[in-house]
Amino acid sequence: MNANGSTVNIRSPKGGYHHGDLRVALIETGLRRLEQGSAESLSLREIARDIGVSATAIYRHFPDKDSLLAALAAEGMTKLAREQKAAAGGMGGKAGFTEMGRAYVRFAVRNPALFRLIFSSLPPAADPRSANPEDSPGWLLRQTVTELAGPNVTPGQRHAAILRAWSVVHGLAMLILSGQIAPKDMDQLINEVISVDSLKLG
Amino acid sequence: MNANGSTVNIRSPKGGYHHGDLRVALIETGLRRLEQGSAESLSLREIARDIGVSATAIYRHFPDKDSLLAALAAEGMTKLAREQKAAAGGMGGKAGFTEMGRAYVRFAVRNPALFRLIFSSLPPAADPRSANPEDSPGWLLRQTVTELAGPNVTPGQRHAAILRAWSVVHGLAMLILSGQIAPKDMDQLINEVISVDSLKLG
DNA sequence: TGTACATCAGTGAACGCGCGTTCACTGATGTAC
DNA sequence: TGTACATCAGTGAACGCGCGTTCACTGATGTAC
Repeated sequence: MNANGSTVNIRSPKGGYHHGDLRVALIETGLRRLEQGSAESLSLREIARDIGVSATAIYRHFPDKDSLLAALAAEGMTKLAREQKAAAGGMGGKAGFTEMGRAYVRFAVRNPALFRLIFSSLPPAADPRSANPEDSPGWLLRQTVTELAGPNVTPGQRHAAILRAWSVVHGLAMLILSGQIAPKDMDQLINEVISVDSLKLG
Repeated sequence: MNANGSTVNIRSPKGGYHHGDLRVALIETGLRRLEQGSAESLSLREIARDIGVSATAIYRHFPDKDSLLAALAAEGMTKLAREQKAAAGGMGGKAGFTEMGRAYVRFAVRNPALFRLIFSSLPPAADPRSANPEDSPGWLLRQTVTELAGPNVTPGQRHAAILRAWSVVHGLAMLILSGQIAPKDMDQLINEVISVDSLKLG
């Protein structure tokens, strides 16, 4: 039983350890902690305490704090990409794109600290782009915009359209997170702002 | 002489203090420090050391660290607003808008830590919106977009256009800062992405 | 099946650290008489 | 012009803090013979 009243079962019934269990628990607990506070205020000792394990046990799984943070960021990316994909669902075209943008902003609003962590620049060793490209938040967006743009478009135009689409979605999310835009009527807001007009080429 | 080799002259020739001098020095030094590291790694003692003053002297001018950070953020906002205004210059319409967006992104790239600080949500006491609205980064943008939109537009459409314009500019800046977009050919990049198409109404 | 041994994920004490903040203080300044 | 005094921006020692990380260790697991 840890501070949350929940139990993370590291030990197997026989008293031994399942390989990898603690690693998983560290990431899960880290993510849970990020729901309540910023990444800057996250501490290794806090996570260990939460799991009910000594702080030094962490070093069996991550060489240092930055590595754990990088793992959390990577996990966040995967989650974000998964939610985008799920939101776009079978839909293609404009509807699919709008749903994807909505999912992006919704993810940011629901997981502000995690979202910020994902997009805080980390040391190059933790470079997210070295991971599976499909799990990158930009990937699905690229695909969708490319599809929307159609074939009669120069690579330069396509590139610009992708950047514009990503920028508007990312900027909206960030402005909401920083309190510059009130998040009321969010779905409506997103509809207006992520209007497909902003995809216009040229 | 401080650690930088430069001298911040707090003491007047007669050995006394000019009222307000230290406050100004604290903010200037804080801003200079933000050119080299993130706001999270900024410490009061470091700033004091830099000026050549005891750390506790700070408490004559700011009740706590958050207040200093809030003052730095406010100063950053003013700077950003000023640069936007200067960039738009006499220009109106589309050209003025593009120049303003360029200035916004350029500011972010040149002052990443300060830019992030400005848009990190601070405690409500430090709410930037309570300051002079002209010094808010959104203000000039609102004006320009409103002008661009013209009179034949509903308030809702105008609002959406403003949010869209701000989002695209802010998102582009943030994506560059987080290393998701390489900042090469930045002016060209900005031109493509901040194309006035993204202002389209409705 | 039983024994010897390497492995390795854990433990807990300890480290040095710089931090924000408090405290009682000092000493120059400006003012009232 | 001289004296007494309130003001207040500084000082420096000290506080408690939680942190990341190191270290030598333990003890259960799985494997080789």
